[in-house]
Amino acid sequence: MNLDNSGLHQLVATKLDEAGQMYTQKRQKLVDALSQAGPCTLPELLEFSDGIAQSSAYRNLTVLEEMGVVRRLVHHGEYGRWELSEELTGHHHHHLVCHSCDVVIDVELPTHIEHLMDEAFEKAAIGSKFTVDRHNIDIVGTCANCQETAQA
Amino acid sequence: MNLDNSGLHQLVATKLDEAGQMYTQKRQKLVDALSQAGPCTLPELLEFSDGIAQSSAYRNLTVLEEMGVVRRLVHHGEYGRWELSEELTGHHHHHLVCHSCDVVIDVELPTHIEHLMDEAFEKAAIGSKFTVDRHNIDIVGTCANCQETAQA
DNA sequence: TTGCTTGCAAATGATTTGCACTGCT
DNA sequence: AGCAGTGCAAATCATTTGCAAGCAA
Repeated sequence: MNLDNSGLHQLVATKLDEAGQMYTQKRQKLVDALSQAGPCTLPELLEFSDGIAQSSAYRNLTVLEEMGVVRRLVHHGEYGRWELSEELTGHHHHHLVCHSCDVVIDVELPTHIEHLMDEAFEKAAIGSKFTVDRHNIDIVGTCANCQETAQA
Repeated sequence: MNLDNSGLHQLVATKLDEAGQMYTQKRQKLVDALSQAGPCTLPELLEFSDGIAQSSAYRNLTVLEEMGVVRRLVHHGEYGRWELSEELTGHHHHHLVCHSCDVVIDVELPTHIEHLMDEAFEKAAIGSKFTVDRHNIDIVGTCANCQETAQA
């Protein structure tokens, strides 16, 4: 179950080091889990990177978020979700969100669509004198798993 | 501070009646507040439609949500937000979200952009065998108020 | 009277925090 | 030694729920 995460870890290590933060084994485990499983809830993270106390996981995720390594997502499920930041991965993406099981899957959109949207969002924001920084898009529906379950 | 909400109330009344639900004065107050103030947190709703107990507000909002009258939004602030459902208002819209004060403002996008996005989302979902129902877009940035405050 | 609505107070549960301890440096 | 990271247990706080009263059909 090992991909090549050395480059990723290198990046994170540098980032944390520059900010005077340690890249401990627990933090590495969290980053590993996120890089392999995509957006995760806390229980999922505890399972994947086993041996971490709940409070330590929350604390480490908070640190990693402040360092720009991870981002916290919030949807309708009971738990928040965490993912590697776009700043870190370099991939701008959006989310498929299943309204049945709350799973979240990453998707990328064609660049020209992103451009069109950015323009449209800028224009839409003018009327409210709102300065746009970024956009989050949730494509809400039913995941493959829940479709099967429903017809069974 | 009164707009013409009679049409709105008529709609809601019918909807609730058909489902065997009462359209009580408290529920009307909540609908009034939402129709005038846009997406509101619970404390905001308690202030606007004063005289409602916290627990009653939550319970009524839950009923109204099940009836398709309101929708619950979830962002990063401490409170959830409630808004009138698109099904009720007939206006598909998205949200400007201020990452400084967490305020949420409605915006509509041009129809042709919505079409382009829908197509793109459908295509993006195919790879994950995901059935798309709808999309939520948050345009994140800084609201007019917070821009002023920042430069002051 | 019967059942839904309401308010108060208590419970719930994800997340946060206090504190004592372990382990780098 | 000194300071950051960790686990456990306790606290926090938005939201939910139990229960006794109020109100409409």
